[in-house]
Amino acid sequence: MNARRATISDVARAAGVAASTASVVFSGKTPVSDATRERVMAAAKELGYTGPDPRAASLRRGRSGIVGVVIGDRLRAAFRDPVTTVMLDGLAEGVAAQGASLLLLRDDDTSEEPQLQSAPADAFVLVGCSTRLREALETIRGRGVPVVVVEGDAGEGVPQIRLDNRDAQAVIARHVASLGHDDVVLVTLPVAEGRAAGWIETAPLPAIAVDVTRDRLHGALDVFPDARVYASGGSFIDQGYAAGQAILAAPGPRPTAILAQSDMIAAGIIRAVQDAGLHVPDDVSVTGFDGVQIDGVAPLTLTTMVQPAAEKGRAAGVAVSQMLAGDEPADMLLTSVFRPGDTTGPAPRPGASGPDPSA
Amino acid sequence: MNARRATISDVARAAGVAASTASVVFSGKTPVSDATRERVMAAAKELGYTGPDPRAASLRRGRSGIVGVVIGDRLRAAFRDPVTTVMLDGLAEGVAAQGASLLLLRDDDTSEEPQLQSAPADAFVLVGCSTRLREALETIRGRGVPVVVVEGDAGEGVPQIRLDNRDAQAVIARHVASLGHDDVVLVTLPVAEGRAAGWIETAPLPAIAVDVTRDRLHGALDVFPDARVYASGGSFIDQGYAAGQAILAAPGPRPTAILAQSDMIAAGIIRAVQDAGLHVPDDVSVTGFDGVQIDGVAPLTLTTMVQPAAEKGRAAGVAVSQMLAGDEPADMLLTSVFRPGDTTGPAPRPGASGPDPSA
DNA sequence: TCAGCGTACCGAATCGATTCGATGGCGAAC
DNA sequence: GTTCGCCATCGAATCGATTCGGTACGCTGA
Repeated sequence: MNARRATISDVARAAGVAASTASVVFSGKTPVSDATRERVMAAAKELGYTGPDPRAASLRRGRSGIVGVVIGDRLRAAFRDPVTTVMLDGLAEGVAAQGASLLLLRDDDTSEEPQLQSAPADAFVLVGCSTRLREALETIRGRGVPVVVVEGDAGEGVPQIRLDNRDAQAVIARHVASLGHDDVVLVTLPVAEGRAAGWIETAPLPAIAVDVTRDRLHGALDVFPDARVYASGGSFIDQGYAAGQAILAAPGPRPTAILAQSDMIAAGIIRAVQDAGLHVPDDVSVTGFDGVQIDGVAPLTLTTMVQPAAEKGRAAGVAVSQMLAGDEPADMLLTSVFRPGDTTGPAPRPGASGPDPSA
Repeated sequence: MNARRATISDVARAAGVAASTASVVFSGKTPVSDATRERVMAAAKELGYTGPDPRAASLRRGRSGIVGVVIGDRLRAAFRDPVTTVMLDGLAEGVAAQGASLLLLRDDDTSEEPQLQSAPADAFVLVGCSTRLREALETIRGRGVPVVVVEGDAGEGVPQIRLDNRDAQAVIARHVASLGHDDVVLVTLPVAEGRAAGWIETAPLPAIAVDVTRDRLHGALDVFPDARVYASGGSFIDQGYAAGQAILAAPGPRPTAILAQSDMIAAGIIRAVQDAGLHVPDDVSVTGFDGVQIDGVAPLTLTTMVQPAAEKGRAAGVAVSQMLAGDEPADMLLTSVFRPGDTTGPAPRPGASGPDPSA
């Protein structure tokens, strides 16, 4: 009814106490007698006051209880990526433990990113660290707000939550090598923002802006230095399918194994292989990375590296808490574990097209 | 270096102007001479001042530029649902148009939802309207903050963004009926929070707490009043698979068509049908709802109703803008369109197991 | 009886910016 | 030359809550 909403001073006046007393009734930071508490509560109810204005409280306290998370320019892309969503879920859980919630920010370059400037966040989490995100990072550091970076190198002073991408990719590559494969193709995540898919040179290896892509590629090249490399356009099944088609259509001998940098890509590749009338793993072995639930592969089980995606988010949440508490959290390196599946098998004998009968 | 960060007063003092003048230099709300602007900017740079503190600004303005979106208790569940993610993306786009961003809130009942109380949001968007969300709604309305509800009935005064669920489901049901089917099973979305899957009675129809489920069910029953109804436990492929298995294992004649309330469920059902050695659509026709990209169905194309999920989010964003501008936006009803696929076909003749040769 | 002490409450300062009416100066018009 | 009006700038009030040093009061112990 009233044009203006009641403030805590109104409540205090109605209850016959000082505003400071009414404040502690709500915050509970100082003991208050039961009688006073009740009077204040009654007055609040009477006036329709439901609690302190978060805006005023956050100004005074210097904390808003908000953690900004900067993801790609398009939320949908982040949402479509199962690893990101699981990570976000873990992050939400991590920051919720300290009573904070997540503010979704897109690093939209068109709008001059005023969001990053004007978002009342206590800290920020950057996911990935593309060139675009580096600008975001500058903006945030300029504000003097804590930042944590997940899966990306942000320079000194910014705690990182990283995965053992290189080692993990080497682990699965060695598994493939141990099965006798030596003619393999690597399919990477995008090498740069919005770059089209296609074969890339390995000698010399071009600069790769995306950390994850680079590290996993290096891990695979550690084992298969001569492998051909195809960069996919994104971590989606259809992109993997396209990559698979391109690889099978390429001149020269067909690879006996294809190592993808994500499960989604692997799923697409498997389908492309099957659609070409070939069998996985008898004709071609395929590996993934991430260990997420993918619907397109069944009844096969993808051989992959399972990364602790939720743990990644939770760790970021913890790091944020620590920074807000004034500590400087150490970098964190999470490890992936090998999960054998039935999409890898012994390398076929040259000329043979079925499973190796001697195996 | 300095313990305390510079404020706009510091900048103003350094530039030799009043704080109010420095303020307008940053906000641009009042013309300022170029000379003054430059002096202020120089002083700001000198002091490392990167712009007004969002907390203070939002207190004074009464706006924080934040729209809270309340989704399920578990972000992951919302993220796994393709319709929700697309809707969120549309919503993000809608609110970004007015310079706001999204604050993710879980309606966690365990923590007494202090987030809803203390989140500095200008408005809220509720997604779905389960019993749990009704409490959230009460909390928010108590704060006197605008609310918009997507896909749920929230009572008078709360603008709704709805889908023509009943009509749309009737449309696709009529399509199935026109193909000669009369023994159909309906598979619904969950009928209540955390309710286990299973057959439900239709005479009398039990109270269904979830609006979407109820409305779509009514639409199907409008066409097939005698259909059996199986409530799934969630809109996921594995839940659909389980539902499919349960339906095929049920005593009595096998239905010739199964109408699912979501594409995910439909995809699971299709796989269950195929795993049982049957063919879609020759033995069993299957329909979905939502029109999202599902990976598990290829090479088939699902017959479904395509709902404008992104548009739903965008409409919610627009409604929020209007409410913030003081208007009371009208409810909005979005319509789905029928998309024929090849998962529906003529009803098989009793006893025949292949496609109807006379068709 | 009075010093000593703990509890509950009060007042005032403060967080950092924005807004708006007031003011001063300067050019144009009569 | 004086007045009018406009534009840039200033000052003070304000947004709503929190915090902290201080005070009053009641109780215990010598």
